[in-house]
Amino acid sequence: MVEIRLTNTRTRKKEVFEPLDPRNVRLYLCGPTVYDRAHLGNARPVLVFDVLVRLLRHVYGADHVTYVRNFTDVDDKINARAAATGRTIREITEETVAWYHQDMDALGAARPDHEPRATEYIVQMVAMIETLIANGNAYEAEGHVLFDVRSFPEYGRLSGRSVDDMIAGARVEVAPFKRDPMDFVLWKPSDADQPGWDSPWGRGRPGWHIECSAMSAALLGPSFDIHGGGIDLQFPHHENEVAQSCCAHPEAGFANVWLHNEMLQVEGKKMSKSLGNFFTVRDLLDKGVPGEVIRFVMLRTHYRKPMDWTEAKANEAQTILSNWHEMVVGIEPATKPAKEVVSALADDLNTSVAIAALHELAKAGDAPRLLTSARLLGLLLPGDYGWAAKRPSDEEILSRVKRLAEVWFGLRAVKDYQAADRLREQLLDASVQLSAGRDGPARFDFLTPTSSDWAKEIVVKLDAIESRWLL
RNA sequence: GGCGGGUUGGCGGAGAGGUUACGCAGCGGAUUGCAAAUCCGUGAAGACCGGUUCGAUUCCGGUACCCGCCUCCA
Repeated sequence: MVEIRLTNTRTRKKEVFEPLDPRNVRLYLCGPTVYDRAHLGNARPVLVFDVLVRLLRHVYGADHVTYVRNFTDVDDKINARAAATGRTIREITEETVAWYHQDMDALGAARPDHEPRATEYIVQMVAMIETLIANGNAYEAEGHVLFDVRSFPEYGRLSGRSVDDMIAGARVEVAPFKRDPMDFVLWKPSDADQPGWDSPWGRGRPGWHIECSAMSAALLGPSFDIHGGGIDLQFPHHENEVAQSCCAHPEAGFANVWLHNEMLQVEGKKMSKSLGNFFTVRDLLDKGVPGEVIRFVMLRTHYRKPMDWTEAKANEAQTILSNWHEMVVGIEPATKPAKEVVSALADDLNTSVAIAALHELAKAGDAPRLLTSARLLGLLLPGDYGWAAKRPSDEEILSRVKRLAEVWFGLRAVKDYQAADRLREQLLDASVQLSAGRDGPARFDFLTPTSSDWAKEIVVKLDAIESRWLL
């Protein structure tokens, strides 16, 4: 059995991972609030967990892992979006969920076993809140139900803060009905225009954190193995989840291991709309950056370090992946991944070292093991070859280029190198790279797409070239 | 103000108290009409200041700069 070690935020240590039940390893990842396209930062935890799940399935067996990732489909940002666009909440959340699936699929992220939606677990949330009130951890005030942080001595432990220090920071919302400024909302009243559900405290809706506590308990039980998300969720979201879950199930331990990924930057800066470097996964895909390339760039940096997205990295990733794809085309995968790759991943998901090991396999020419090992990282998946084949699917373009390549070959055959070189350069400008086989016919490849209008641009240039070279 | 992350060769990015990370790019060579591709080889580092040590890029302290959280943004 491979020994997996993970850095546990809860204990601040790298620990040997020991599942509560090796026949059913259980994980929960905080999913998106569905009001807009997933941005690039949203993709990082998804990819980290995707690799983690692949590793766990490799070690414990495909059927012995349960992976849950939620959709938050009740939230004031969604309400605001609905009000601003005149659409219904349902339309917005349905559309966004579909987008999310498309975009994460494109990154090669396998779907979780369960993707619960908050609105389907309102009953469980209300029940949990009732328990918290009964246990003396929550109180009702002016139609709200609040969690009493002073009732839970462990509050602040996960994020390494004390309630008193945070209050000193004085950036908490001041609400007169709170017993303590740090108390947070479990349930809040809804007016007629807001989505709401009946509850013992009147018509209202849940606070942000309770959904994850309710859904993880419902699907994974009150104790489970791994809970994760971006480091920005550590406080308050995860801290509050711990408080809710541990107080509602005092006999259970909630999440055993907490995994947090560091944040994403873009060209060295925080991704933000004001800096103009904000983009979604879909923006990149539409620009012609393959999902596999996005994944590769992400996995080249260890998850616990800040990751900088740059165009240079994306280009380098394209080069590497194309080479690997060329190497494994038509190859039968090996039965087992290389142990260097497995042990790198088992060491706190060191995807960077795992990728270095893939390079070694490539250098050694071991294509079958390269393929199998890469798939453990979700790379070189069966559907991924298309972009790297460097060929537009358009038959017309292919046959036109082929004809020009033959012209080029003919010029070389009669040793008219000047003309041949001119044609080669013109085709290069049209993204076509000619290369001479030893004595066979000319071969050609297309340069990696750089824009969504790639194919159109090629056609325009081909028109011009043909008018010069074909009679 | 409190808490946390980062700073490595041209670029990206790891591990390890003393031995080549790895990749991309570059350079040299082979091959080639020239390119492209491929193959072989190769130089290059550890923000700054102290400390511990026989020895630190790796441990400790401090400084500088960058970034994040504390504002229901992963």
